Amino acid sequence: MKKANYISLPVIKRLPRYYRFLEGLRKNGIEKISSNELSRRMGLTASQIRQDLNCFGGFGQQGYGYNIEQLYTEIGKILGVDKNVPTILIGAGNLGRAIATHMEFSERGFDLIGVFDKNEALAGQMIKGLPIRHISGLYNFCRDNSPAVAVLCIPEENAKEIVEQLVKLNVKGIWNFTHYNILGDFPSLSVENVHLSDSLMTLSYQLNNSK
Amino acid sequence: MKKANYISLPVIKRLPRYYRFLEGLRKNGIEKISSNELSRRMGLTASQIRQDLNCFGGFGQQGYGYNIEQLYTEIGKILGVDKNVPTILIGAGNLGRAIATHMEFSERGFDLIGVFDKNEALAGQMIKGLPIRHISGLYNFCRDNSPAVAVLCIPEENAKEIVEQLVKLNVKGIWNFTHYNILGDFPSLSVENVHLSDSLMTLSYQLNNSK
DNA sequence: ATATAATTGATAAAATATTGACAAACCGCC
DNA sequence: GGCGGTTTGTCAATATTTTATCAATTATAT
Repeated sequence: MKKANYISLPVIKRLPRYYRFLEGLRKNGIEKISSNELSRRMGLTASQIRQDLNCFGGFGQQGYGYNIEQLYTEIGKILGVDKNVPTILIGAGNLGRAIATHMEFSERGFDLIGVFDKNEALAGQMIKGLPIRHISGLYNFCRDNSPAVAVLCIPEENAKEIVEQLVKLNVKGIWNFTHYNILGDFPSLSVENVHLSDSLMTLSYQLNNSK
Repeated sequence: MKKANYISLPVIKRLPRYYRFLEGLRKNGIEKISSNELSRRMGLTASQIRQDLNCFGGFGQQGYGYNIEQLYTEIGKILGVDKNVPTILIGAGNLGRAIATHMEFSERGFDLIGVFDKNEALAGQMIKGLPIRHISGLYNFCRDNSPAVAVLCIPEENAKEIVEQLVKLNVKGIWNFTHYNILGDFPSLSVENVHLSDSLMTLSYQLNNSK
């Protein structure tokens, strides 16, 4: 049933969207759906959906379609949202605080256990039930709590140093909101970039070039 | 020199990254760069860079490379960051406030002129020098100020109604932080989605599937 | 002034991603 | 229990994107 082969990046990037869609259908109490109906709702082709899902195994049934509850659970497992990966936030400025309070980390497989900032004045302030710690305590905290993921919401100029430190401290994944370019220097590190200003400039281009 | 043809989405999505990189080189006082050197720094192939840039015209010179100042300016024009598109923010919760204060709208071609929220209690509070207005004032504000873009930082359940209202009010672009799926219902509308939880789940997948 | 090295822009080739088509399997009705 | 209609999983075809190659052009050193 499973085909633990290489999965292409475009497919991986679509999985979370399937997951969210199924989440919605599930909440509405819908039991099954065909690739055709799903394609109509999501604005994709049915062929693509079937091809994507088949990378991971045959979740559907001919003449019936896909069972939503089952498919939702399966994709969740594939994405690892059932995990509880210990996670720290670095940078408690406007953006960092918003990410901490806004994101449902636990529903996506993460467990936010620490918040750090280099600004002494913030130390002690609470975010989502966690105290902001001064960045100087990062080493000891990581030694004691072994976070596997760090969310980076700091200015670009501090990013290089922090990333090197985090890698040494055995952090395996970075959710990177900075502009700093984490290249292939760290082969064992997973990086997911969120470049908000790139997204904004893309919108700008689209605006200026729509018919 | 210009080739005002169709530009593929992958190319468009890379433009902002080129722009940011050139911004950095420029600040460091570097005058010229070859596609080869740039490729090394950005982690792309030189061939791709040359091909991408050539979609818009021959900015380089054989034996020399690209003049950074000129290329920076040209890509800026292509992206439209020299514009000042009047923009409103809808939703002044954690995320909305962070986006308003954190993003350099004016450096990316936008001008934030209004902030709205449905929470009466927030009304009057200031963000980035702008008062939070109650959403009921949206119609009049748009009539008087004609914003062309809206940043959407509201719960998914309110999104459909707001989008329809915005389109009627002649808004042409949406920077969408909600999970609401703006499909092809509005052909004249440009939409750029920022799905943070998709990004987070992608990281989760990568973590669970790295060698 | 000329030769050499560097580098682009363009074209061709290769790799990757998406879509179409259809046999096989299954549902559900009669 | 069989039959018509539905829908998947898979394979082949098409479309798109990326990479490699190279002639033409220019910079730079001597």
